[in-house]
Amino acid sequence: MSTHTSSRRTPAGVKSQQRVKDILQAGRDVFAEKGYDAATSAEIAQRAGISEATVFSYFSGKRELCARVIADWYDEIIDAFETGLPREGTVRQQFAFIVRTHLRLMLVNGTGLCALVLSEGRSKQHDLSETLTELQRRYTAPLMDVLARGQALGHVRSDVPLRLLRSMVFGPMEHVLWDATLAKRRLSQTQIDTTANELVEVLWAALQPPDVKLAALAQFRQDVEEASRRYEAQGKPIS
Amino acid sequence: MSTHTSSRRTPAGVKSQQRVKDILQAGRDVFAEKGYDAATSAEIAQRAGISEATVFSYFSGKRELCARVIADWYDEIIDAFETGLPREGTVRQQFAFIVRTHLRLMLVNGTGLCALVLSEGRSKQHDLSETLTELQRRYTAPLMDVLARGQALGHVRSDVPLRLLRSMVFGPMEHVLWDATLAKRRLSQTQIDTTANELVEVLWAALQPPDVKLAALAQFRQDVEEASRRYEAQGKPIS
Amino acid sequence: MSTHTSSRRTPAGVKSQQRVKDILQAGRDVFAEKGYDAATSAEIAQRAGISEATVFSYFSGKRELCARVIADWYDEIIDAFETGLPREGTVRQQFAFIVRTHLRLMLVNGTGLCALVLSEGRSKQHDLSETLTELQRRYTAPLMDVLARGQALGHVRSDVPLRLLRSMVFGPMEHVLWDATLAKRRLSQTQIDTTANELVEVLWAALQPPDVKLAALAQFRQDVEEASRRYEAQGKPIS
Amino acid sequence: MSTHTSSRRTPAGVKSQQRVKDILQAGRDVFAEKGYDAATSAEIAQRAGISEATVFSYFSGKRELCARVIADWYDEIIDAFETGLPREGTVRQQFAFIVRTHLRLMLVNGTGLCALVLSEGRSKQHDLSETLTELQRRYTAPLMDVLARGQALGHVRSDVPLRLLRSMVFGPMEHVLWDATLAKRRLSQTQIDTTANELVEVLWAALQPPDVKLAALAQFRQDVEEASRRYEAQGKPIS
DNA sequence: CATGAATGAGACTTCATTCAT
DNA sequence: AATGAATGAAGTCTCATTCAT
Repeated sequence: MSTHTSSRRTPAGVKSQQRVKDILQAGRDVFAEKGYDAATSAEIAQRAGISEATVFSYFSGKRELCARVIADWYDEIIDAFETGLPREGTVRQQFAFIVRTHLRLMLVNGTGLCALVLSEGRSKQHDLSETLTELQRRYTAPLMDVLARGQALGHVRSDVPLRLLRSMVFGPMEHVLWDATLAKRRLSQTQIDTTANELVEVLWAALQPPDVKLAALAQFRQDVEEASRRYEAQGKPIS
Repeated sequence: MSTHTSSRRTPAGVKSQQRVKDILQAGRDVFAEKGYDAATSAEIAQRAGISEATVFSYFSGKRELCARVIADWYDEIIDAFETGLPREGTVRQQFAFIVRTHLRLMLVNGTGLCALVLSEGRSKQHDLSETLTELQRRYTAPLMDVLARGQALGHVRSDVPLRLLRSMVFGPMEHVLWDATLAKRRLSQTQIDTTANELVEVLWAALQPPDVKLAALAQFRQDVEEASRRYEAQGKPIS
Repeated sequence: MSTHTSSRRTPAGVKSQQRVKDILQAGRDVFAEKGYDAATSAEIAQRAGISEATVFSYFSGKRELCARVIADWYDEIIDAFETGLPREGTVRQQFAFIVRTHLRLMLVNGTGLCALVLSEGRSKQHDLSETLTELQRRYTAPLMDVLARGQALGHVRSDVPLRLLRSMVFGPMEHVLWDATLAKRRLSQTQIDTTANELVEVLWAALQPPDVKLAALAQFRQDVEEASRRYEAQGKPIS
Repeated sequence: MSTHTSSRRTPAGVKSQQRVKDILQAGRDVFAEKGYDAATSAEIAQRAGISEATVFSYFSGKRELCARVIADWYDEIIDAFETGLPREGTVRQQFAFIVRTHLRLMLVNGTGLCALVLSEGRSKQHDLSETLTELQRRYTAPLMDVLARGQALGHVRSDVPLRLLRSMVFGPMEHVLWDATLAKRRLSQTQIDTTANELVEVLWAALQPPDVKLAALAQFRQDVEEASRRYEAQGKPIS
C-alpha cells in the first residue's frame, strides 16, 4: 500500500492505474540500468509503450518519477519482509530468512537501484532524502527487530551498537551483489541460495556473543604461534 | 609516479603542476559533491579559479579528469596502505590496521568519492570501468594478502571463498559509510576510531575458523532455550 | 523516393514533411553560401524560422543534414537528366542536351553547392565522401552512356580513355562555373544557352575521331607557316 | 617576386625570412590537406617547428596566412610559366608546355589548394577575392597570350570567346587531377606526362578552326547513319 | 624575439518540459 | 486523455588570439 501521493493532475480511472504501473516499471528498469542522469524520459516512455508527453501527465517531472520508483522499490522489499517473515521461527531462522530474501530481491535490478539511491540520496537539491531516511528505517526495521530480540535472549552479542550489526549484515550482501555486477557474472537462483547460506553461516558466527575467556585463549595461542614463527625466521636471510 | 598523461597540448612547466593539482582538487570536490553527470566543467573551472577552457587544456575531457580524480584518490589510499602497514605485526594487527585506515580515509573526505566510484563504476557507458577494475584490484590487494596469510596460518577460516570474506570486510565498511552519508552525519575522529575497533572485533570473530563442535553445542543450547521460551509463552496472550 | 531516414525521433506527420523541406531549403542556402564549416546550425534554424533544437529533431546532426542537402541536389539533377534526355535523338543531340542541362542547373542555383561538393567531397574527415562517390557515379552515368554509344557508332574517338573524355566534358563546365563564381557574375538565361551551344560546338570537335592524315597535313601547313613567319621576323627587333 | 606585404609587426632579419618561408610551407601543406576551417593554427605551428604564438607574430591571423599561402602558390605557378615558356616555339609547343607544366605543378598539392581557393574565394567575408581575381588573371595570362597568338595566326578557332577556350583547357586539367584525388590514385610522373600528351592531343583538336565544309559533311554522314539505324530498328521489337 | 599559458567566444548537441490539437 | 511537435536552457568542447615573461 503506497503512501506516496503526487502529480498535479493525475488521472484517476482504473485504466490509469495500469498506466502508472507501466511507467513505474519502465522507469525502474531504465533508472536501474542507466542511473538517474543517463536515463531519458524518451526511453522510459518508449519502454512503457506511450508517448513522452504522457509520462509528464502522470508524473510532474523526472525527479518525482524517480522518487516514486525508489519508494515503490522500498515498499516492495518492506512488504516482502513483513509478509514472509516466519514470526514463529527462531532468531536464526528469521535472520536467515531476511538474508535470503534480501539477496533474492536484489538480484533482479538491485545493484542498479542501490546505486541510484546512493547517488540521489546524497544530492541536496531535492527533498528525496527526507523520504529516503524514513524508508531506510522501515526497510531495516525487520532485521533490527530480530537482532534486538536476539540480544534480549542473549543469542546476539550486545557489546557493539545495533547499528553496527546492521551494517555487518547489509554491507556484505550489497558487496556480494556489487562484485557480481562488476564482474558481469549472472548469478543463478542456486548460486544465490548457496551464497545466502554461506553468508548466514559466517554472519551468524560474527553475531555470537563473544566467549571472552575462549576468545582470549585462542588469541593467545595465535599470538604465541606467530611470535614463534617470527623468531624462527630471524636467523635466516629474508626471502 | 602517475602514468596518466594525455590531452592535446598539456602545459608541462613547473608552475603548471600546481595548476594540475588545483584542477584535480576542484574536480575532486565537485565530482564528490555532485556526482559525475551533475558536475559541470564550468563549476570545476570556477572553483579552480580559472577559465573553463584552461581545464580542457590540462585534461582532454571531463571523463579523463574524472578518471584522474578517482585514480589519484585510489593512489592515496593504496599509498597509505603500503606505507603504514605494520609488516612485522600479527595477522590481526595488520587486519586491524587495514580496517582502521580504510574507515578513516573513507569517512574523512571519501564519502562523495566513494559514491562516485560506486555510481559510475557500474555503468558501462563510461570506460572508467576498465581503469577502475585494476585500481580496485590493487586496492583490495593488501587485505587479500593478509587474509590469505591468515588462512595459511590457520587463523582465518578456509571453508568459505576468499571473495566472500572480502565482501564480509569491505561490505560493512561501505555500509557504515552509506549510513553516514544518508544521515548526513559527520563522524568525529574519536567516533571513527571507536567504530573501527568495534568493526575489527566483530569482523575478526566472523573470520575465525569455526569450532564445529562448540558451535553445534551452542546452537543446541540456543534452540532448546527458544523452544522452552515459546512453550512457556503458549498460555499467555500474544504480546 | 528518398531512402534517407534517421535521427533519433523524427516526426513523421504530413505537416512535418513541409518542415523537412523548409529545413532542407534553408540548409541548402546556408551551406551553399558559407560552406560546410562556416555554416552554423543556428543560422539554418533561423532561416527556416524554427529553433535550433527543432532542426536536430528532424536531422540527427549537421553532417546528416548536409548529406541530405547534397543528395537531394544530386537527385534533382539526375532526375532532370533521366526525365528530359531525348532518347530518340542522335548522339550529338543527347550530348548537347546533357551539356545544356548541366550548365543550366549549375549556374542557376548550383554555384554554391558545387563548391560545397568540391570542397567537402575531397576531405576524408567527413564520411560524406562515401555517399558522394555513388552519387557522382549515377550523376555521370548519362554522359558516359552517350559517349560509349558514340564510340560504338564510331562517332566519338576511341583512342583515349573514356575517363579522359569525361574530364574533357565536365572539366570545362566546372571551370566556367568557377569563373562565374570568382567573378561574381550572374549569367542570364540567354548567356547560359549561348555558352552551352558554344561549349557543345567545341567539345564535339574534341570528341571527333581524329582524321589522322588530315590532321597531320594541317599541322604540317601550320608548322611551315610559323617557321616562315619566324624567318621573316629575324631581321626586325623583337616586338 | 612577391608583391604581398603584410603583418603588423613582422620581423625583418634574414633569419626571419626563413621563418616566414617555413610557416608558409607548413601552412600550404595543412591548408591543402585539411581545408581552411579544419586547418588549425596549432598544427601549422607544429609542422613549422615553432610555437603557435610565433605564427601570429609573423602573420596577423589565420586569414592573412591563408591569403599569403594562396598568393604564393599562384606566384610560383606564374613564375614557372613566365620563366619556362619556350618563347621561340610554335603555338602548339607553347600550348603543350603550359598543359604539361600545369599538370606537374598541380600534382603536388594542387587539388587541395584548388579547393581552398574555390571555397575561400567565394566567401564574402574577406578581401581575398579582389587579390584573387588579379592573380587568376595573371595566372591565365600565358595561356591567353598563346591562344590569342594562335587565333591571330589562324591556328586557333576564333568563333568562340577566348574565355571559353580557356575553360576548355584548364577545366579538364583540374578535373583529371580531381578524379585522381577522389579515387585516391597516386599519379606517377610518367602517368602525368602521358595524360598531358593525351590532353594536348585532344584539346588541340578542339582548338582547331573548324573546317566548316568538312565538319558539315561529316555531320551529315553521321546523321544519315543514325537515321538509317533508327529506321532499321523500327520493325524489330524494342530490345 | 619566442613562447607557455590562458581565455573569450561560439559551435554542436541533448533533453526535460510544455502546449495545441 | 493522449500525443506530435517545438523549444529553452544548458553542457561539453575547440580554437584563434593575446600577453607577460
